[in-house]
Amino acid sequence: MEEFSQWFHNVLEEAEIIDSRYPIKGMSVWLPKGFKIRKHILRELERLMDKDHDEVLFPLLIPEAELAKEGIHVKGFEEEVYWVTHGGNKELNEKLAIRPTSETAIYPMFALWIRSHIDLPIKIYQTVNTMRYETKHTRPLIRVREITTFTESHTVHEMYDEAIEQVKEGIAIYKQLFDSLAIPYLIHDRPSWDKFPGADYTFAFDTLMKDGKTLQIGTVHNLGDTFAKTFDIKYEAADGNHKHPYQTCYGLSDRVIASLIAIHGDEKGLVLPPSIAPIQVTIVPIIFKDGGEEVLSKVNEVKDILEESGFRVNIDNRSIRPGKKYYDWELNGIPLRIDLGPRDLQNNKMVIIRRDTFAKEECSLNEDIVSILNSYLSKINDNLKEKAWNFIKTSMVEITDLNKIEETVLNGNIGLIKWCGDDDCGKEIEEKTNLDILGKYDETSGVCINCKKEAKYLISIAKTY
RNA sequence: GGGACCAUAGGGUAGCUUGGUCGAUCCUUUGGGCUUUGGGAGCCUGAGACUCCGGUUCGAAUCCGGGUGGUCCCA
Repeated sequence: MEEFSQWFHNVLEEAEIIDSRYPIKGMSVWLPKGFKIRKHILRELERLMDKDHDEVLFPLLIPEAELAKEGIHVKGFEEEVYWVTHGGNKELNEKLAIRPTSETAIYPMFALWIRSHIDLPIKIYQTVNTMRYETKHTRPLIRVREITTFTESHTVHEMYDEAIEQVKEGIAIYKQLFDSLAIPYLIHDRPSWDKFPGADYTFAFDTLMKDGKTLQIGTVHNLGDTFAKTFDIKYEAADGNHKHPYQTCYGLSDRVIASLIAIHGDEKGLVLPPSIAPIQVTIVPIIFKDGGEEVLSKVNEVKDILEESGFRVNIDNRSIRPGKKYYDWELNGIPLRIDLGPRDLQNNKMVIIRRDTFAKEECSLNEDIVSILNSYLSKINDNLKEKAWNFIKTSMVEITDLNKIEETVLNGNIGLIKWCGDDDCGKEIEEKTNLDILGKYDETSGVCINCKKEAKYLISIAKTY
């Protein structure tokens, strides 16, 4: 495979996911094909979220005074905020921030909504765009100035324990989503210097790109009562006392789509997991001058049968040669292709081609094609999952010598090292190796790789996006 | 945050060093027509570009400055 970033850029363009030529740095246009993929992913996420959350929609703009309330939080974002300063030619009395994230938009409203412990818990989410003035190099879908698809959840609880549990629930939901997309992930307890600004602690999902850099694809934060205090969110407890509740928030972005494309794609283009493929099966009728009618009617028959069983099916009857169609559908990552021509019709069969392996098999038209195709789709899903997980698992290498970390990681691996848990020691490791600590992966014993004191955690270290 | 490089049809490129021969090359793309269709079809005939602003010059795709956008490396 050519260099990863070039491949990624090409596939986004050729498969018509987004058009990144929009003339503002870090902003792109979602094209119909990409948007359909986005829609199917969102649908799956919404299905999971709706079980225990309510969807809402907050405004895009945040008054300066609200944004500035939480000191640590604002510090984390101040360099990246876009400001609206004018209405027409008139300068505004108060600058308005375009949300870099929505805590400071939502929490003042929580303060109005919450009066009693009976109002709790609150669990809401919204899917919105957010803007961040990135100063580093932007990359389509990975580092952007407009995050177009930010699904953020915010919860409020009476007890701290409930917030702890909610963080676990958030993680569980994201696991289900990533599993259905066959995206492998490592869950890290982020080091204190890399947690969400204002949070007690942050868990992050990291996946691995083909160039050996990790990509953060989801985060779950326990906010404690920090924001409740700042925004004066209080409830009257059963005992009549007024208390600050505890909060969590968690979010996913365009990066989920980026990782989906990057992880499964190959030199022919996209490879989409069946669960979110806008089209799951495409049928290519092979038509000669004569006999086209019969082939088409058979193809339509097959399509109807499949559609009745819930498949997303397409017939490609464009008047171009079949070879061109094959390349097109492979580029678009459609999981299954069916070829059906006069020769097949004679033998009462069709040909099924898998996108993930290119395996070609014949299938009699007398058989139960619904269950046959269903089993193909689940095989494809299993295969994608297995390949992707293998890739990330085999990249994880335990390292015991500080001097060898950089070399090992730059070879495309995620390093696992033992760490004492001391912040200064951790930052020292990052400085010495020129890499990023992703966070705690597990507990361990032995000695810290850097300070040689007692080790508490097995942590991951990698080159990150 | 520091540095390097780049910008020519929708995409990829040649031309730039040494300004004029550019009415700008080739591949791909694309409109129309005919013949075709089991892995990117062929022929005919059309379409499509010098990133923007300023400067030097008789003359700028080519030289200089700046803006915008992009790529990469280092912190």
